[in-house]
Amino acid sequence: MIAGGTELLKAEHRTLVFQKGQRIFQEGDPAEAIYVVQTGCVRLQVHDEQGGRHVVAFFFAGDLICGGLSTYWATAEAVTTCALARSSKATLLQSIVRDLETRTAMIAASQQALSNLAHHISRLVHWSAAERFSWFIQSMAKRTRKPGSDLLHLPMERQDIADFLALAPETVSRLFSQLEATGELVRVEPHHYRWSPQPRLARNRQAEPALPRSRAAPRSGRRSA
Amino acid sequence: MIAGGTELLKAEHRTLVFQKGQRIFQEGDPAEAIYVVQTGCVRLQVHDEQGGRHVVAFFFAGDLICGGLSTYWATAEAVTTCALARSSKATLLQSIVRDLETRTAMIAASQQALSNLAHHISRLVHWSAAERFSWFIQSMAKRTRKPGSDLLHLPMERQDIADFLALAPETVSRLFSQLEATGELVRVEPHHYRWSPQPRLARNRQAEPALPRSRAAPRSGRRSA
DNA sequence: CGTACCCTTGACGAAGTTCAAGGGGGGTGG
DNA sequence: CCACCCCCCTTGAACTTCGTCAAGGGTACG
Repeated sequence: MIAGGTELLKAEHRTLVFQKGQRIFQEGDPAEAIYVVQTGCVRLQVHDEQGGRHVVAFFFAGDLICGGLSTYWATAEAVTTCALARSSKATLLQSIVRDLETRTAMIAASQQALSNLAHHISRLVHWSAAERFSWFIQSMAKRTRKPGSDLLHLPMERQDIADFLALAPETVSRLFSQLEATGELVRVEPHHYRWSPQPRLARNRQAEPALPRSRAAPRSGRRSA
Repeated sequence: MIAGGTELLKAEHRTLVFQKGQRIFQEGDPAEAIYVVQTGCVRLQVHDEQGGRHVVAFFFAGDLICGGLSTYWATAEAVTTCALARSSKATLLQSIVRDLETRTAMIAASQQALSNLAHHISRLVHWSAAERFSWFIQSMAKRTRKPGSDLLHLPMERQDIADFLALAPETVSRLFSQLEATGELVRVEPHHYRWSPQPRLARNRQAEPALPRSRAAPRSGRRSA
């Protein structure tokens, strides 16, 4: 789901181009296709019963986007202009019926996505705004940066990052300024940064060696400033 | 995943009994089985890199528990003494290979679980403590209460509810007291309540009719007390 | 060149967490 | 059978983080 799954689409597919901001598919509609990003960036988001938006994930070149197999449970929109390889649900289902690998891959991918989401919740809940933000930078670097380069491209808007990290856009803005003040982040041009990972003065609160009887966890709590 | 899937286990399985607090399987261990709850209550939880715990879901009689197919991505523990039907992974995989229905059901269940988790995040992020709590009561009632009865059994501890709703246990306690003060909730005995759903003075902030161009969402924000 | 839109920065306030101190219930052992 | 003890739950009070409100600057694009 979140990780690359290009192999799944070796079969028939069409390439489509979406303009920045354009909707690719919408939560609630009948699922008709899966996509693989070729260029650009896509966000996957859900809305709760009160209209609040949460960005579930960002997708880059090579990533497989699957928002459901019967009904889409999320909405996909283009963060930048992007090219997507589209494969119809019928084709996918055929592969699932025919091909053991595809089948296993789909289930494994779902489980992986579940794991990611569950742990993402835990981070949103237990980590401070600053911790979440530097985790975000780090994970984006891991996914999109070429080895050896210290250039980081963050095509999405502050609001998107905010809705992904469960923060207000103003807070995200402040966090950017903060990392720029320490020199960890240098803005080369809008959406393009030079990132020098700080030695992260070690997690001052590390996980218990063996979780004595599970409920351990110093339960939430902000750092003392 | 969260919903009942008893049919999946019509094949060979053993019934196991776990005592309150006992661990059923642990995050990171190789996945070896799936379970269906026969009696009692089970919680599924993850730990983030700092040791913080988040309860992903509660399971009751009839619910299928699947914490991964290669490696468990979450830990399952008995909330109460409970009886579980266990089916080995090998058996499950055979069914997946043989049986088209099982296969489709697994994928559908994963997608359903993904949808639930994603929307759960959105609720945790955008809703106030009181809103989350009454949503919890309501959803527990929907899942466990017999039609026509107003009795509600909440076997889990305050800490479990807190870790499920992303709150401090003290806050959960205060919210219980609050609903008891209004009479919406009456404690019959520990863990057993009589619940009279209030007409919920209508969501004062409803979702936009058609989400003009997606980013809509009055973005988070607490109610004014 | 102008006009949106997005981003930044400041001040303030409120929700919910933390800290702290009792109550209560159930289980175990005497 | 009773008493003690441990753990969970409750309630109060103060504090902290982050969201909200507001105003101004930069950038992209028509």
